[in-house]
Amino acid sequence: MAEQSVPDIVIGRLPRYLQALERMRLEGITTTSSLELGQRLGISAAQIRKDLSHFGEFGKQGTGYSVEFLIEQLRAILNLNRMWDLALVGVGDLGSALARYQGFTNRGFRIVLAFDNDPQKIGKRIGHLVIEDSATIPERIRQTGVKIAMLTVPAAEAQKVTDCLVEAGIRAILNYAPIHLVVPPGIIVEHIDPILKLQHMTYYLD
Amino acid sequence: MAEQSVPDIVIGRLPRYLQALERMRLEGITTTSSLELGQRLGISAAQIRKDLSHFGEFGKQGTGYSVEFLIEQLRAILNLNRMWDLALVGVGDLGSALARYQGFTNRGFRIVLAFDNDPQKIGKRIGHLVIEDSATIPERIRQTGVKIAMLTVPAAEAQKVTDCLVEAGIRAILNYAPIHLVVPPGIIVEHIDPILKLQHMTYYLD
DNA sequence: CATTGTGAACGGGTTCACAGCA
DNA sequence: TGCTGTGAACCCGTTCACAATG
Repeated sequence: MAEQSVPDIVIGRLPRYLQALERMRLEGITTTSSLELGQRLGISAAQIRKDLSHFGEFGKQGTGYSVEFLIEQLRAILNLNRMWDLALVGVGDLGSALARYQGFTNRGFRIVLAFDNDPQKIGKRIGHLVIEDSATIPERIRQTGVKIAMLTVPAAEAQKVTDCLVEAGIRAILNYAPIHLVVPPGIIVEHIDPILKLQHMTYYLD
Repeated sequence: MAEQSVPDIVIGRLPRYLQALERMRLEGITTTSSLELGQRLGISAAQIRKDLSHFGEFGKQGTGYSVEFLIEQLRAILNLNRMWDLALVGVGDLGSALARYQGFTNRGFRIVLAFDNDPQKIGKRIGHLVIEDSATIPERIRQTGVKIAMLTVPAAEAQKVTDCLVEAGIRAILNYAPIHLVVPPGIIVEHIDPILKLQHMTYYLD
């Protein structure tokens, strides 16, 4: 099965498969099936088999999948067999929490740059990082070659900072600002806004 | 057009419409069209019109939509014409950041309860809240009648705490733990995991 | 015999295109 | 003329069902 343009929605599920499989490995499970994996994730077995079939044949009929092998395959597909450097832009409460978060490292990511435009914060330490002036974003991003940014600035600044990041060579942005970002084709944006999810849920409550 | 079972995916877009409209209002825009709104959100005009048509006829042909009126309609549909109380479970770095976050109030939410099981933290203040013992979740949730919880505990505890919350009467959970939660039918779970989104993006990078 | 991989059938969400109307 | 609301057409992702196989 060729890899020609796998639907994005399929790609989006692979990290969840990977997460569940790594949990299984932790529990000492060495072999699993599409059924078992699906039950853990609330996804149908057929869906999982179909998704995986876009990339190859990873299972054995009658047996299922080797947890270890499937983890390796998914990590390769998702380009996770390396450490990805992140830039953190905006060190308010949320940015600080992300900077201190311990969970990035063993899932393939580490923050190597932190920016803020508040003179009070510039030069201060946050974890092992030194907060740098947002004005230096262009040169520092270029120097370090970081490709992914996490954006935790106020909504009013988000688009301007985004333009700056893109100009500096950033290729993917995880946007925490409550605003839709406009970017050139080829730049990837994912949006995280907890309040949108809360407002989605309240529709069903009364 | 009747309101019989609107697709969930449609409901999920309404908060985004609302957000963009509130931004427009801030900018002094009083009238808009499905085209303009769509361009701001990266959504097609037809999609917006079709989505809104599930709930009524809110526009005027040739003119478009009154920003103010559409905001009111969306707020009513999403049950946002009231303040929703939230319980925060787990006051680590992320939980603390959420507790301090100023953006909830003017979008219809406020945190009224905070729990942790760390004796060091119980009794401490976080913003205007006092951190309470997780052991008291059942009685406190019942007393206060809070219906929505934000879960920011370690993955290992998440399912157990979830069972406790559901038992106590919580009807919706915003889950920050990197694990799929199993809940009874009728309980709403939304999942936020930034690393899943990062891993989604790295597929397209190299 | 359990479970995969997959073509085919299905279903439902999105887009199209246009009548209707201010 | 400009834009809405909507049935119909289209498209695409999910599910079904089964041949293949260790």
